Amino acid sequence: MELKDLIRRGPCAWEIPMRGPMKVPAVVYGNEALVREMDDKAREQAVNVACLPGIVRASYVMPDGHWGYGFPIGGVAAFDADQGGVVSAGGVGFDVSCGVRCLHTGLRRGDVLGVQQKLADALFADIPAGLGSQGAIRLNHQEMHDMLVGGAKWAVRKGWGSEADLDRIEEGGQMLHAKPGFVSDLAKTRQRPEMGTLGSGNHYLEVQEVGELHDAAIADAFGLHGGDIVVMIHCGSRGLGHQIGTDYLKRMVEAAPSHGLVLPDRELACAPLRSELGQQYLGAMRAAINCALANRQILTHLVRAVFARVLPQARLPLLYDVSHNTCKQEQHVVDGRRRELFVHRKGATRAFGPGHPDLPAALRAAGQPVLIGGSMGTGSYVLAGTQASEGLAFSSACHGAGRAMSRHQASKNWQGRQVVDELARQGIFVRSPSPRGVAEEAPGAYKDVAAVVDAAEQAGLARKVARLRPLVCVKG
DNA sequence: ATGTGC
Repeated sequence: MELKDLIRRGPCAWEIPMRGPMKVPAVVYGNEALVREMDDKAREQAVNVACLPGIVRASYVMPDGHWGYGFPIGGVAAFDADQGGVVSAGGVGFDVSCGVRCLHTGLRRGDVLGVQQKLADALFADIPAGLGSQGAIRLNHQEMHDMLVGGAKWAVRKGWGSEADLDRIEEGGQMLHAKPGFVSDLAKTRQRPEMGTLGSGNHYLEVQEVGELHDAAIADAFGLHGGDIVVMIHCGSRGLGHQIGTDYLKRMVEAAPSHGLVLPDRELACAPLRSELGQQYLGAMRAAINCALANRQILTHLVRAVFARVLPQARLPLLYDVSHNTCKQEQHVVDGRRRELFVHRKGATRAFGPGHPDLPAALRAAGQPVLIGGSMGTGSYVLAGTQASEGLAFSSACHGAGRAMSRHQASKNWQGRQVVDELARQGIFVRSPSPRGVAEEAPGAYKDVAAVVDAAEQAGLARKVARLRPLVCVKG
């Protein structure tokens, strides 16, 4: 986007002022280079979001923002039900509750370097990955219902993980007010064989080494030290979330006239929070959040089983699990008044600051771990939420590097095999069922994650804690 | 993201 069309509000904050039908301004976070590189479509989409009824304060774009379906990826928007606010299926995204989980291992770099290939092969053998991948678990009707209501709590009850895990998951591992009755039979049928699977696209499971520490005190509070080995899992609600997105998008488009909504873009389909359809979507979306939490919990169990065989001295407690595609009811202070808002984060990570009551006691003083999944070769980051983020973006930060080019372009620029070989030379062992998928996810197809998190920190959205370097990657 | 789609 053109910088001259934006008003600079800080070193990493840019405002698109209110114009025409906009109800609030749009605010884009990023340094000059990142904002200049952002697609004009992302700008147009942030402006469209700013036109929706009941939007509060501003439509935000995170530093890794880019063009998405309806809302930009990296978009944050909060709505007030009392002011005609809406909920949007495109504002959550198709991969409902896609998110990142980080596990400690108790291992050090030296424990893993000799067995990297063995570990890569074992993880690849036991973690179902790729498009249409199926797991060993088949849920019957009652189990599907219980999973959609219980989330990771249900998974732990079934033996996949421990009670201690739940404290380190958003919502204690269970999203309340989920309504499986508003999830279509097709969505449930699609999900039946997909529990405990990674999926495809940018989803992955990595064994990583803690590299540079940016804030040693917070890193210590998070239990991270240079040379520690961690496992990062990035995936979501698979076919179920996708089908819910598809189902409700269609229904929201059809119902828009009856709700008196004139949509600037069909992809922005939404429904008033105070409507039957809006409430049904919220119930279904919360069920999809539980599906994603249960899925990451089962994957955690599979990972622990692999480590028990390959590196039996490892112990894998959960550091944190956070989603970056959700709409959540939260209280935020706006103009000095505490208000109940519905915050859409699409490709944006919740980032509660120090002292927030929803954080686990052991992490509360340090702030929420904000887990940033980078691309395969470039590494990932752990950030911490700040107090300032609430006023800047309803306690949100970036979620990853963000694509720099389309999948199509990337698949023309690279071959999967080449990418795997090049990364192996750098000591990063990739296993994937899809060479084409690897090409589409080539490190060069992404923006520089370091620049993204630097901008997030400079904007005040979160604080850098540690950089993580990949050693093993199972790619969907 | 996704049994890549009307």
